[in-house]
Amino acid sequence: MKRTGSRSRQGLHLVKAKHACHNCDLRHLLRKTGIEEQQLPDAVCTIRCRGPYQPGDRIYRTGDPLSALYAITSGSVKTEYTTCTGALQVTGFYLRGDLFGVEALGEHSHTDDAIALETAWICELRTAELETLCAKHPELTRGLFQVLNRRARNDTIHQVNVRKRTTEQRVMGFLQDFAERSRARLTGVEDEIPLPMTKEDMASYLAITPETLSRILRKLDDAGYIQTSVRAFRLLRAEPFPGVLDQDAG
Amino acid sequence: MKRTGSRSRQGLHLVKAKHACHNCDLRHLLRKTGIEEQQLPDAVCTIRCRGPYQPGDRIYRTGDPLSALYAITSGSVKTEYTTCTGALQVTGFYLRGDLFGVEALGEHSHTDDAIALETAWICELRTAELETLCAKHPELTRGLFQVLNRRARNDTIHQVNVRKRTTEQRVMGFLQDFAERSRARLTGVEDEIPLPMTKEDMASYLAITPETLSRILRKLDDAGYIQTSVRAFRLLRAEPFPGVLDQDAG
DNA sequence: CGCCGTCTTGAGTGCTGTCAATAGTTGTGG
DNA sequence: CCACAACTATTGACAGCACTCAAGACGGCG
Repeated sequence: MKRTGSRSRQGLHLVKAKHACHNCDLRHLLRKTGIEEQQLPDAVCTIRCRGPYQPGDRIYRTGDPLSALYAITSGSVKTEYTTCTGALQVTGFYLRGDLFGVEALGEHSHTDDAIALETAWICELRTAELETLCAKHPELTRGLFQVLNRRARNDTIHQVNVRKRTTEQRVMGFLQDFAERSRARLTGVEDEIPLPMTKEDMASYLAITPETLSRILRKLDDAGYIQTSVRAFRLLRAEPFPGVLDQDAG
Repeated sequence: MKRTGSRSRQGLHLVKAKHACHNCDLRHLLRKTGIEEQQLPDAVCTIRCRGPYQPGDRIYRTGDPLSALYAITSGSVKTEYTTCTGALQVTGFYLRGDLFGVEALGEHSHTDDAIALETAWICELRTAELETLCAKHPELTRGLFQVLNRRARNDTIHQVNVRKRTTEQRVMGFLQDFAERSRARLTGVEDEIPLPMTKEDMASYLAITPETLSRILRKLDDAGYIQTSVRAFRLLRAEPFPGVLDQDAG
């Protein structure tokens, strides 16, 4: 049994220092939707920044009324889906600048949990105001469609990967993708990429057991594709792991 | 090698008899987005009906510029995603009244193929006009968000199922879902539910091989859960197939 | 220093993919 | 109406891979 959220303080810290937050996160948020900041001068007033969320704290829970979209100022977050039988499935990892919570757009309540992995600061864009903004700025609507569809497409590709790729390739692909996303946020040229999630979370996301993940990481390490550390890794090769099995019809 | 699309005539038949089409499909289209018909009187002029598409005909292809959303007047459609290596993955089956083509919303071109399974008539809602409509009617925007997210959620659940459920449960679940969707469209109380797709398509969608699907269908039949026919089946039980393996933490 | 959670490693089993052959179905043409 | 061909579906034998169960190593924290 996990004691996640034991030191929970979520939502209690409404930060007043808006400027830094806006300058940082509004850009991120809007970059995600493909529009320029100056196109939405009135969007600033809809942003609120919350934190700090401690590891294990929930930003929102399944069933919570949908009140906002979220963007990460600092830290990292995972989203979890709970099946009807109570089993958990990690559905995504989010880093600084990432948008999450969009899974509930169009619905009245959230359908998954968002849990901080590292100490995190989160920006909110309230949905009530979002709707008004969308009506005013069609580009925002289009941008949100894009975010939703990109995510759905990742799911689809993810799903395809389960079948058409070996597990080694899936793990390698995940690490490459994660490295790319991390690098875009890292300051220096550090090639050591931290992994904020546990191996268990990572395994859940990849739809394998922690044991298998451990074995495969070792295999990839032995093969010289990566270098594993405690809670980090180095990417030594950019090409996919060999052993392709999907060379059928086109 | 399949000769699909050999008798292709897609897009050549622009139907002028709009009334029947509108009365039928606009309702469906809007029901999907959760808004009432009379709220969008001007939507009528944006609808065009095309057909007939023969089995194997493509309604759109990967890379085609996004020009419309589609709703099915009659017949059935599958969508296929092509991986970078050329392998195919069926990503969805659509019946009368279903909306498809939303995968490209927010993008400039389609990312999958839509292929008719049975002779089909398709209604188009052109995206150029859709944007204007969305700005005018926030409910439409919300409705489309809902459609997108429901789909994404299905993908997520689908993905969860790959890991947390036995293959028997996945197949049974698919049949139950398909039966429900079909029944909503059937006129009588026929319990024989037609399957418009091949077993190969179905297997691809379920991320298994046709051989495994065949074995599992037989198993479900033997167990008295379903009754398989050539291109149809009967659902004998509504409960999930036993053998759950996800009774962990909650 | 000792506890506990995370991670790793090992042995054995079961399920699904692969390969291959057969049976059934559909559509075409004589 | 029948016969043939092409496609689709089924069934069997075998092997590989990931899951399960179980034990041990590592690391953080009190």
